Amino acid sequence: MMPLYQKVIDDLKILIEKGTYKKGDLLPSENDLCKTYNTTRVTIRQALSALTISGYITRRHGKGSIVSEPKKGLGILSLRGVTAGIGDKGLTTSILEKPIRQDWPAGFFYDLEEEERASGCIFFTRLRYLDKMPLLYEETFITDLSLPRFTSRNLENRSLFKILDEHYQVKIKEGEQKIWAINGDKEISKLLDVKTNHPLVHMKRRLKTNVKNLNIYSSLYCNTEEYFLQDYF
Amino acid sequence: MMPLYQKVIDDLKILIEKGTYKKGDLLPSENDLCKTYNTTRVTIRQALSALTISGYITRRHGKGSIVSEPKKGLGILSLRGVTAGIGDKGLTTSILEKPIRQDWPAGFFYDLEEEERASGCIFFTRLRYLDKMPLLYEETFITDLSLPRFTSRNLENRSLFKILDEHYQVKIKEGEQKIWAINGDKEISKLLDVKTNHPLVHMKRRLKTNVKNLNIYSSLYCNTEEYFLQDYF
DNA sequence: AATCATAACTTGTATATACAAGACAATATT
DNA sequence: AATATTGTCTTGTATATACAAGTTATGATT
Repeated sequence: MMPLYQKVIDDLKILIEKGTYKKGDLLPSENDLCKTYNTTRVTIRQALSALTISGYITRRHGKGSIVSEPKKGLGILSLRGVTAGIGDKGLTTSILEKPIRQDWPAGFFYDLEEEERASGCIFFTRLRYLDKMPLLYEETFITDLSLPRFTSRNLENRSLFKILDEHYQVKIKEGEQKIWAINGDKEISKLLDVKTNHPLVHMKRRLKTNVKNLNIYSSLYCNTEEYFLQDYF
Repeated sequence: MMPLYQKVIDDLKILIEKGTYKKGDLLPSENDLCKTYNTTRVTIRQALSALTISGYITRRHGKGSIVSEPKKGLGILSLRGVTAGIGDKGLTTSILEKPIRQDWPAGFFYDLEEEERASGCIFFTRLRYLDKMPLLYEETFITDLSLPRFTSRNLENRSLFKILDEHYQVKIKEGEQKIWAINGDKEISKLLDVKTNHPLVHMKRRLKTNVKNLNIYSSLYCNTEEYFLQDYF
C-alpha cells in the first residue's frame, strides 16, 4: 500500500503536469488538502515539501504554494532547446544497440559494489534527435536486478525513467555526474553528424534508485552547437 | 530567534564538517537527538531531512542516519580533481577585475525582474587555479541589494558563498545552469593558457538566494583537460 | 554449530493539536 | 482620501503520541 503522502505527491504532480494548476497558480491551501485527503497538516506538508524539492512548487509564508515552471529530473542535466518552451516536442530517440544482458565491462568507469558486479548489467545505446538532428549519444548500463522482461521492452521514443517507474516501481533517488568538454573522435563525430574536433559535452553519470544495488550508469556525448544542457536544483 | 530545527541543522553540519562525525558514521538516533535538544521527533526529522537534501547524510530505514561524503553546493557543478580526495587543497582564486557597482549590461544573459534591474549589480571576474594551472574563468554579477561594503571585501582565495552567508546571511536556495561545449576564443584561451580551439565547458548560471530579488549570475569557462566538473544531487 | 525466534533498537508514516507569523482585504480612524 | 487597525486567511514551527516496518544482536531451539 502506497503511503498517503506519496499519493498526494503523485496526484498533485499529475494535476500540475496536465495543466490543471498552471505556472503561478496557487495550490489548494494545506487545510483544504487536509479535508480532501482526510488527513492532517504534517502529512500534507510532507508531500508539499517533496514537491518543493523536486521543483514543482515554491512556497510563500502567509500566501500559499505557488506552482512553478515544470522542472523534470532531479538536477539531472537534460537537453533543452535554445528557444524556450520547445519542450520534448521534437525530441525523438532511436535505439542503436538493443538492451542485452551481459557482464560489466572490464575497467568500468565507476566502482561497483560486490553484489552489483555479481548481478551483471543490461546494456544499450541510444541516439537522441531534435528535429531530425542527432544531438546526444548515450551508452547506458543498468544493474541486472529485478527487471524481468526489460530486454524485450521497446525503449524507442519513451522515457527510460518513466518505464522503470511504471513497470518496476524503480525511482531515481540521487546521483552524480561528471562533465568534460572534449573534441569528438571519428566515431562519435560521425554518429552526431559533426566534423571531427567539433567540441562536445561529455558526461559520465551514476544514478542511484530506491532499489538497493540497482544503479543506472551512463556515458554520453552531446552536441551543444544549437541546443544546450540545462538543469535546475 | 532561530528556529530550533535550524539550530539542529547548523550544529550537525559543524560536527560533520569538522570531522566529529566522519563519512560512514551513524549520527545519534532521532530519539537521542530529541533528548539532547529537548524536543520531539517531528522537529528532529525536519532537521535531518534538510541535511539529507543538502547531501550531508543518507538515511536507512531501521538503521540510522549515515554521514555521507561531504558535498558542497546544492548540485551546483563544481571543480573536482581526477585524483579523488584532492579537495580544495590546491585551489586558489585570483580576482582579475575587482568588484564594482554598475548598471546591468544591456542584453544581459538572463531576464531580470523590474526591482532587480533597478538595483544595479556588483560585477567582478575571477580566475581559479589548481596547482598554479588556470582552470576556470568566471564572470559574476550579483544584484546590488543590501550588501554594504561588499565591493571593498577581499574575495581572494575565499568562498563567495561563505562570505555571503557569514556577513550578510545570504544563502543560496535554488538555481539553474546551462551548459555548452565550445572552442575557446582568443581572449579566453589566453586566460586559461590553452591553444585557441581547445574545447572548454561554458556555463551560465542563475542562483537564487533567500533574499528576495538578490540573485547571483555567472558566466564561466572551464578547461577540463586534466580535471572535470562534478555535482551530486 | 547452525538455524530460528524474539526483543530491542532504528526510521517511516500518521493523527491531533497549538500558537507564531506573514499576507491581505475589510473596516475603522484620522 | 489617506492611514491605521483588525480579522481572517495562509504557511511556519512545535509538542505529544501511536503504530508500522526495517535492522541487528541476543538467546532459544534444533
